Amino acid sequence: MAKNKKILIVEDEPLIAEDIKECLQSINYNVCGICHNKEQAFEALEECNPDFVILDINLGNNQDGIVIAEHINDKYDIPFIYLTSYSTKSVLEQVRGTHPMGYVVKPFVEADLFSSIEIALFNHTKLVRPSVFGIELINANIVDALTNKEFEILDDMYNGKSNTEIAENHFISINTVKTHAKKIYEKLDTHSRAETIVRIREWLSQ
Amino acid sequence: MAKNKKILIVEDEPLIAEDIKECLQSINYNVCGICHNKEQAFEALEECNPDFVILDINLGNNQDGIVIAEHINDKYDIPFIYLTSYSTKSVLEQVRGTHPMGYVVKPFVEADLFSSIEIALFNHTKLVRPSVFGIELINANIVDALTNKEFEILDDMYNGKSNTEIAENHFISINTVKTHAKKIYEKLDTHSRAETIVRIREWLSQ
DNA sequence: TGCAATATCATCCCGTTGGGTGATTTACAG
DNA sequence: CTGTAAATCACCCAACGGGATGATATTGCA
Repeated sequence: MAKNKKILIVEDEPLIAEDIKECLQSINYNVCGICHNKEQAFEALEECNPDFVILDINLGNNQDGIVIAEHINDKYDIPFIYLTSYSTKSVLEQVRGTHPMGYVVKPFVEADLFSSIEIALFNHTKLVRPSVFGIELINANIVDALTNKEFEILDDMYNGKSNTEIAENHFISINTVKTHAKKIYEKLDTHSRAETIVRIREWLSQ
Repeated sequence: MAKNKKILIVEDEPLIAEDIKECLQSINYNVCGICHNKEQAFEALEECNPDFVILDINLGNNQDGIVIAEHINDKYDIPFIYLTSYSTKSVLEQVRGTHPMGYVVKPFVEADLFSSIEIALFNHTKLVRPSVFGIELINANIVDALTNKEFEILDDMYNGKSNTEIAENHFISINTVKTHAKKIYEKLDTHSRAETIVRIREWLSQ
């Protein structure tokens, strides 16, 4: 398994941070930084480009872990878990709102941390499915492949354009658009725009 | 928050199972069944249609929890977490292969269980169907809210159905469908099916 | 060079869709 | 009880979309 993942630790207690670090290194993770407060965390996120973040909720006197989580959600696309002992109802409400990929309660055991990280990383790759729809994706699902022009037309159709609009965008006659559309329906085995859009949606979300 | 989710517990120790059950009920989850072995679990999965499963890995002398997890992956689309004390390296390898949505180590605390379930449910909806679109979501984006009937029609439109098909599905005249469609376009500020589908797609992916 | 695939455009036809207008019944709240 | 909102249906018409057929460049590969 590839464990070259860079992990950032955010934990205000130096001793616990070291403990986590050693634990991670013993299971072959690469700890790219340890932060003790919000400011350090913001800096480290920008500079060492971590693949994963472990957050303590309580940093000093406040729940800055949640602030960091929101910051990660805003600016980055990095999975994170909470590793904390803080667990009152009201804080948990907030925590859930930040959509963490996991939650580990202290005191933790190595296996606990390991499995949580693995699960979080796995789920994240599944979540971050780019779902960019390209001609390759379409052609992977049909026998008679689309031509490039047909795909361009299909792209416009998928984005809700009418035949007239498509004709204007491509500087071609509406008749030509209809000819292409017919071929597209034939190849995708659909019979209307709406049906075609739904078909593509299904392929994208697989 | 809606906690009508039906949760299935698979745990061979009756006392621990009861403990989990009470814990879940105290945080307003609906426990739809308790299973003590693989066979009971297979039956319960089929019969009580749970929304979520909590799995102990060790059932009796073997790791049937993993077998159940594989079965869930094969036949169903239900998120599950492990709640177990078993944590040797070799078992953890297997565990990761079953792609659980979480992993809680015994002894557990209520908050731990709660947050793990919430996170698992959230991630699962994002994983499985990034496009669960409800009337609330639509109405959150428009000024003049859709009625329930209008939403039902919109749902069918979003799924590529023609007016004729919608009329048949709802046992109403095609004229009525058109009337509803007109109101929908007015409210969503669109002028065609394709445009409407795209509009919804935008709202869903935000 | 010549065939095949592709892109282009046209015309006809008809069914569907979108827009306008109006009417009836049911249900619910003031 | 009365008015308003919702659901139901009808008719008309213009525009658009989808299916069929056929024709003419252009391109690229055999």
